[in-house]
Amino acid sequence: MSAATLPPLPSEDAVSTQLHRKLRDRIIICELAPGQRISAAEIASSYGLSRQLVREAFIKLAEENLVSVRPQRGTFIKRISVSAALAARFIREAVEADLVRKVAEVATPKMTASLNSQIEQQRKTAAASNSTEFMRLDEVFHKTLADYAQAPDVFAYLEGLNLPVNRTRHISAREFSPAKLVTQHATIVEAIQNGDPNSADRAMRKHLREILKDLPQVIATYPDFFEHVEALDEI
Amino acid sequence: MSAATLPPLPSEDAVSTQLHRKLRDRIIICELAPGQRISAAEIASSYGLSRQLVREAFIKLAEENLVSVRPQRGTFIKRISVSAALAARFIREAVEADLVRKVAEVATPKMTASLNSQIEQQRKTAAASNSTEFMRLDEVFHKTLADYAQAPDVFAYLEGLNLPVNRTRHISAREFSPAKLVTQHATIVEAIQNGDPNSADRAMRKHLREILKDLPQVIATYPDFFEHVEALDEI
DNA sequence: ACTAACATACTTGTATACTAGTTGACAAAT
DNA sequence: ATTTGTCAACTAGTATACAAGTATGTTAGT
Repeated sequence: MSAATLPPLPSEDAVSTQLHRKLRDRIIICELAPGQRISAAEIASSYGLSRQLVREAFIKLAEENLVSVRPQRGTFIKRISVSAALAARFIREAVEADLVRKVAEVATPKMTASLNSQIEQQRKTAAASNSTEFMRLDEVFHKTLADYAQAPDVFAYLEGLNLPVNRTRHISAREFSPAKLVTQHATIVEAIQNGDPNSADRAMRKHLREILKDLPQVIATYPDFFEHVEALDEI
Repeated sequence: MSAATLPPLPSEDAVSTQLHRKLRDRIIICELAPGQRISAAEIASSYGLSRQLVREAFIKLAEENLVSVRPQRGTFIKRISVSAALAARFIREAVEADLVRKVAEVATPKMTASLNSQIEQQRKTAAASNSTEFMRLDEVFHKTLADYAQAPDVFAYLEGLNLPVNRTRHISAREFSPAKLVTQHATIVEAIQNGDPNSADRAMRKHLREILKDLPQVIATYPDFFEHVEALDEI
């Protein structure tokens, strides 16, 4: 028949899926603010799509706990749950401690060499104050450890878990000091190199406990972005 | 208009949500077999609903990795991912070991009394060979530990994680021997009672490693229910 | 000025129609 | 017998229409 209009690339995702990703990113970087109401109709017209597509994207977002759809009321960007962030940190600490412990047991010289070269790169990036690139390197580092522990799927799980943590990260304009994190990474690698699981475990836990260190300050500055907070002293 | 048909209870969840839960349960108990193709139109007519509702339920199932929606082809029940099950077990072990360690540090006599009474109940249920009730008690036990560790949200996360594990459990007709599990629970509680985090940690890990013990046998019996398996020896 | 009833403009939930692509069967041509 | 083309019956993706509940602003009545 007519090849007049370009055939839509068949490999592309459904529009509804693309929209979901787009909205999720806007939520994570807090362009769509926690607590804010978002209108399906409005988004539909702004993107030039039907409301049904927006609705389906909303369903996916709701499944990720990023929005709350309230029938006949509206759809709202969920405030960040402090307890969810704390739970995520707890889980991540337990899991990554076990991962790095395993790595320390099986590490080969090739692995430690690769880790050390990553550290070197991190040091350079930290010195250059390139914080977004550093965040990427940080993620690569932790993923590498999961791979070396022969548990790549575990890392995939942890990623989904990190949503609330990442949201707070994007709120706090000031970036955590990368230099300190590099030092901590180096300590972890050193323990791995020595084949010392206990030290690696300890170092990883200490490292991960830094993640939410500036959370109280962020909450104080943007209280409306967070769910009702009970016990802040646990952080 | 017509109030001929029963008015849907207004306080109830949206139909789409109810359908999602129903279908999820049918998938978990493998009434809908892995690999099987399910037709949205067929389900819609069998439940007397519109296809759109089924579609939205499918979206939620896809988000949980229980089905795979392939445009213009069909929707299929996902085969069980062995690596996902292994990752889930790894995470659960790491997390629950930390949880029980914390419990051992803060446990009060009231807590240990409650745990011991649970053990007693488990013993009775195991003796009566009431396996479904036992599975419920088992879940309560682990949830109680999370509560005592002041980390209820952590348990909620673990539940979602357990989907692939639970599916294999429902396949294996033969139930794991509950008596052994009760003994292991008792060992854990004993360590808590003694305020011995290290023993509690060890006992919990040993306990959780039993979970997937019959997985190789299940895979051998129902190979079509699982994704391509590479290394079974890791189990 | 204040309250209460009501009209209106929202919101999401649901059903249906339509589009476009895949699959498989079957017939025709080689 | 094998290949090729066509067609019919699916599939999911998308758009639109309607239903039903909620919030809000306005107006009538006191």
